Amino acid sequence: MDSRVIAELILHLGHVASGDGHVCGLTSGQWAVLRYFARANRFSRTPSAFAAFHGTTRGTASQAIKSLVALGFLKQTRSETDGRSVRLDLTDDARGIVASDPIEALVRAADALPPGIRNDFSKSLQRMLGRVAAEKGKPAFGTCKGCVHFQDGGCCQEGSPTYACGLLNEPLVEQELNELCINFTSGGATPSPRPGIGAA
Amino acid sequence: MDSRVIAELILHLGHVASGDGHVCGLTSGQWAVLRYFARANRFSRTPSAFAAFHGTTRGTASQAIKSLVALGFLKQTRSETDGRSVRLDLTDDARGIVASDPIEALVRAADALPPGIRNDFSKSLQRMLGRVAAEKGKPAFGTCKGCVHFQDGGCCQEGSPTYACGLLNEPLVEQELNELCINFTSGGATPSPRPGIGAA
DNA sequence: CTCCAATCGTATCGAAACGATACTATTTTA
DNA sequence: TAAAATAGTATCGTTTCGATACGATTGGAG
Repeated sequence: MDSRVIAELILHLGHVASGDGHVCGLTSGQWAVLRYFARANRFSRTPSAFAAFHGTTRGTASQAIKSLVALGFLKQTRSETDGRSVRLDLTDDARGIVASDPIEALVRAADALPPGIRNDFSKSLQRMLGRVAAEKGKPAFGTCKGCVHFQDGGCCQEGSPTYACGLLNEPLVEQELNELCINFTSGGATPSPRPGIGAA
Repeated sequence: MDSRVIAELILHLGHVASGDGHVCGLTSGQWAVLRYFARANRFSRTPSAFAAFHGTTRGTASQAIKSLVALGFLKQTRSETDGRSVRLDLTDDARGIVASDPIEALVRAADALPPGIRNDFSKSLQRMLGRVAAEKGKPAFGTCKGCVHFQDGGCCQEGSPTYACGLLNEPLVEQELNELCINFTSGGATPSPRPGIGAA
């Protein structure tokens, strides 16, 4: 009974927060694209990955991206390893308008929560997303934290920690550990390198 | 920084949960209408109230409602006190399909949260909604609980408690205290008549 | 090496949703 | 009593989005 109220709150909150977009002349869908490419890592900044993330078709994703490229908010570069693939990056113009994202009202609201509460709140949201995504058969799209492919090379030998993705055999810099990845697969142990401590 | 992740989680969670609708042949927008009329009290089950709640125009609301009336999920009756107004009620058919609402995945996810967590979680969501709604200039749409117009007539004199809305001068039955109202105005004291026992 | 299936991105088309506008009917106010 | 305000609706045009089809590239099977 109360769970239904929670579910409706989440839906309604998302709806009023995103509004009809139209800030800076961008639609709500275009803001979603921009937000995704701002948070996704370099392996996931492709039209297909966004389509999978957002639960839409590649065609729809492609034309939304095209409009943002035309507006000068995304820059498209062909992949060097795969001739079919392209990678999208935010332009400086795009980084300049993210402060106008209609989502900012939601960000402020989240920021107004008591710090102690906020942590639990975030964890609950993530748990719900994992559950819903699994039920709907969508990829989870997490960060390296908790991903089975994440490899922490130890932090002490050479002075600076070395991270890598075991799936793609690619080294990772620290900043990338917090970016969204389409290849995220849950079930890894905690990302901290302490041996012998398994996940619950 | 973390607040932004929370905001994006809420938006994304709402998006994947509602999906593109199309369960039972209803679109995501039609489900939103049905959900609203299932939760709104008798003063608020009008096209205009839904438009205000959902942040859309009366025209858009009207045609979404019309489609649901045609499908037999809403019944329209003219108001007896105001010849311009109509009231919408869910039909038995509608109550039969609410279990197919795409939001149910979200409900189950909320239900899977630890009970202690869930309460705080719900409160945080409500607090955020109040803040965002105020910032965007939208009505808050709460229940009698915490509404300045709510009048608790005391519960002991005649054996059964008597409630009323001070704005409309209308008596209320207990079930209505949990329904959404367009006239909700925050700022009232806690509704519980029990002296000495405050809500946590 | 060659062919074929799979995948990536995109163009195009049609349906549907939605906002803007205008209109009627009713109520309220001056 | 007349004018303004409000509730609901019809209509039109824009926009968005999914479905489909297509060319280009990759990878694997033979």
